[in-house]
Amino acid sequence: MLSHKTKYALKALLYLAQQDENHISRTIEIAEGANIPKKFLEQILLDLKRGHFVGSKQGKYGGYYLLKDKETITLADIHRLFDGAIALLPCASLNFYERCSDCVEESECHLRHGLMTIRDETLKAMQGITIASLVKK
Amino acid sequence: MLSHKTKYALKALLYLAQQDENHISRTIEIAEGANIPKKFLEQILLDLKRGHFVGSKQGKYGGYYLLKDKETITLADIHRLFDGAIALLPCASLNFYERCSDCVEESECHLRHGLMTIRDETLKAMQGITIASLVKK
DNA sequence: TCTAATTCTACTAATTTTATAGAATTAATT
DNA sequence: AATTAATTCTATAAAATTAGTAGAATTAGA
Repeated sequence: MLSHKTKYALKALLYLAQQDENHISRTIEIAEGANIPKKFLEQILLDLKRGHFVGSKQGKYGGYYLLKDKETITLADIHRLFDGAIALLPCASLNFYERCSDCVEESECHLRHGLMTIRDETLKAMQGITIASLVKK
Repeated sequence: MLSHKTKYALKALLYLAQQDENHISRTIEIAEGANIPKKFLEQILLDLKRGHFVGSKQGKYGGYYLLKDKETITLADIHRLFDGAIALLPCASLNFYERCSDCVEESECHLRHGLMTIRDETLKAMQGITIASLVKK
């Protein structure tokens, strides 16, 4: 399941993607438009900025805007930024690999193989969903 | 991601599936064989029993055994029993549907549609992984 | 200099997860 | 009937994560 943070991030990106080119959106505007707690959204937008998905302009008349092309921002990207691994266990993850503490011999783990299959399928599906594709629906 | 509970449940089922037909496994035997904390495993086995995946025999020489055919127990089933919805948000779930509290008009939610696509793909993949298919690997 | 925005650091409250403890119950064997 | 060894049940606790808040610092346009 997605955390609220990831859901809010997606809703914020969706909001930004629907604005006119060159429009700068204030946090309060996004918060009200997408129904997200304002202070929580501040943190989320900062994280999106650090991830180079949005840009910001400081000071009066400042705010946020999409930095990356909305066709290239995928659900997988945002999931990884906020909720981490796509895989169902760290040992089956590409980007967040970690060994299971209860694992005796990883190469012989029956579970891991199955979970890597799931990861490949889920990843493919999640990479197919972009901010642009969501807006179009 | 799977919780430890779900991971342990899968490992326990895998252990049971690899025993001889008619063999009854004690909790301690499964715990040591699959490297799972014994007291935690007790609860998990009870949940699996309530879900009709395993059967139990009480008293001396009692223990647990697979009740359902290992070909019919899927990753999706076990995920739902312990971690709940397969979908990434409750509003996109088949079995755990719930409306988002921050949602204004669900039928117009851009995000929901995309997440239902992901759910269908992931579910299909997870239903393809059975305890039997994992053992074979 | 005033105003209104982002940015940063720290904190808190609630929830969920991961267990553990110990008594009650069950049933096979002696 | 007593003993033994297992499941079952209820309650609790500790740790981690999530969700959200507070408030000061910084930035920049008017």
